[in-house]
Amino acid sequence: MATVTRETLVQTLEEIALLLELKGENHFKTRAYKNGAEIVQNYDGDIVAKAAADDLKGIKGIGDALQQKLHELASTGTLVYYENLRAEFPETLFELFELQGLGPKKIKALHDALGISSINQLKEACQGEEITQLAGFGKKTVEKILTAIANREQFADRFRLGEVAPLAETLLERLRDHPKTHRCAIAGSYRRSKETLHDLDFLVATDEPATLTQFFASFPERHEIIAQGETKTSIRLENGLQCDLRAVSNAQYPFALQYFSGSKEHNVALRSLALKQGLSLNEYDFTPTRDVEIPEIREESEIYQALGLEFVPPELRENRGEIEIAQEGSLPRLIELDHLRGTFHNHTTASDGRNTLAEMADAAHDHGLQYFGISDHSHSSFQANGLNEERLLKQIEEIQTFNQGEHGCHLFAGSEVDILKDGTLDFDDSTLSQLDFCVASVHNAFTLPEDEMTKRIISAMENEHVTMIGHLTGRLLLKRDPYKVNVDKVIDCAAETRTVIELNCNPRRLDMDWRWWKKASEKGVLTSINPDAHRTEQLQFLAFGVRLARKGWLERKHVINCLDLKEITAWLKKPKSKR
DNA sequence: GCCGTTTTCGGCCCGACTGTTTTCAGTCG
Repeated sequence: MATVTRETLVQTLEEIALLLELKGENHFKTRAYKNGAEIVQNYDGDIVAKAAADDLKGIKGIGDALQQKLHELASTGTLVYYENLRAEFPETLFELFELQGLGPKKIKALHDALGISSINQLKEACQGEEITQLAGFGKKTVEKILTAIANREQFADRFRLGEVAPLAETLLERLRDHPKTHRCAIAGSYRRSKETLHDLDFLVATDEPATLTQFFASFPERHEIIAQGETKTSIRLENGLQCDLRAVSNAQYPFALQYFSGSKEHNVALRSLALKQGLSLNEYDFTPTRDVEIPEIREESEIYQALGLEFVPPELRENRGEIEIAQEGSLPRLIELDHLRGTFHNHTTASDGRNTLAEMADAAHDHGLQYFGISDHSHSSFQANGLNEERLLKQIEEIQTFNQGEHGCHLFAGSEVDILKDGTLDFDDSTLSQLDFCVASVHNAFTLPEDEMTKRIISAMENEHVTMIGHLTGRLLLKRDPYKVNVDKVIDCAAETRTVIELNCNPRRLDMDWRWWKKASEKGVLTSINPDAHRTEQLQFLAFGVRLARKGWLERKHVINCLDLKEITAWLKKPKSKR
């Protein structure tokens, strides 16, 4: 039996929804499957084990039918209902859903009338005449399909938060500077700090919406206009990123900001809460459904206030319990960038960094940091010019000498030591004991089976000298999947051994994933927000780390590099068991 | 297929934009 993961369950439900749409099923039924996929994706707990044990009762949105199907899938590895549905359509049909402008109805028409079931077949058909004979397929539609095919070949579908941010802020500034703009923001998943994005949702308050949508559509970075109307415009930038603009009145702005920040699931929950209080909430205003007073709203926070909630920071709006906790008034006071006092896990020219130790220290000082941890690679990472014992000991001396000077930023001597395939470390204990701290990371043998990889990491955590685990799952966003490791077990071990789990804030990593931090912090696990900087500019990654830490419900007290120099020095000197 | 302060049936979010079918269906968010 193939291993069933959360992803298996999610994808199966999503595919069932698509297949039902193709069959023209009742769309409330298809929505129930999509909704089920979302719930499984976001469930806070071992949903696969629960499904296997047929223990899914009481999860809202998962009724009898989905419970039974998830149980069958998790316990046997297959789902007969799904296999039967799947057999009705060719495999390649699914790729048609990736084309912008094609939905289930059009795909069904193409498939039923012309037997089209792949992008290649569709491309061919668009070059002939027969497709325009189909009802609903005019010349423009054919052109749009060809553009969508070309875009899919040319552009990525998702983008990393950290790589989009500079451009996003540039465009936002330009909107802000327009004389007809009252206020503006980027809403959507960017505001919620999702690690990857599909598009950017700009929002502007203005008395002249058409002026702003035209202004937006004429941005020089524009590659194409996808749609342009009075109040809504969509463009694609030269890098393939889709950007939408909504223009609303100043009075509507707080509602639109709330609405377009999402998530969809958070908004559904919020709207239903509003309805219970006699208020219908949409992207423009509150409408009373019975005789209740309409609250006056000038800012987004007042919408939450009016509904009897604490303000929910955008990062938390994923319908993972934030609404209930906001009702109790016990949301966490999330960490902020200026709480950071230092950081660990940084490289220099000694291994594969671009800047010297002194240059990195200067940059850290410029960022207002009191201390800075140097952790170059160990010798097994020969591809990264890893340090052997002799070079490491020399670097420790160099750092001690540096700290005797007047620099304004204290350096801690560390190492990013490789966790070898068998779980032993790349330096012996007597070498490690001379360091101020140690980051232990996996850099090879990524394909070990889950239990071996988990054991490997756990044995590193059991070492007294290992302060923290670096980039726990090794994922490279949109590029390389995480290696197979049982994160639940690692979290338990981290809590027990008092090993810190790093939040690596390189935008390509953002590892450990934000979805685990709430659970980890509840078990008492601490983190360190580390840029893994290989050059001075990369200290800016810290800002993304803080955004993702917020998304993981983390507070100042959960993050060791919020301690000041005196506190962290004392903390590092304590034996692990006392931390 | 799911749910219930209108509770076992009847409703489930809806507005903006596009293209095409001259009054609306499809897609998207």
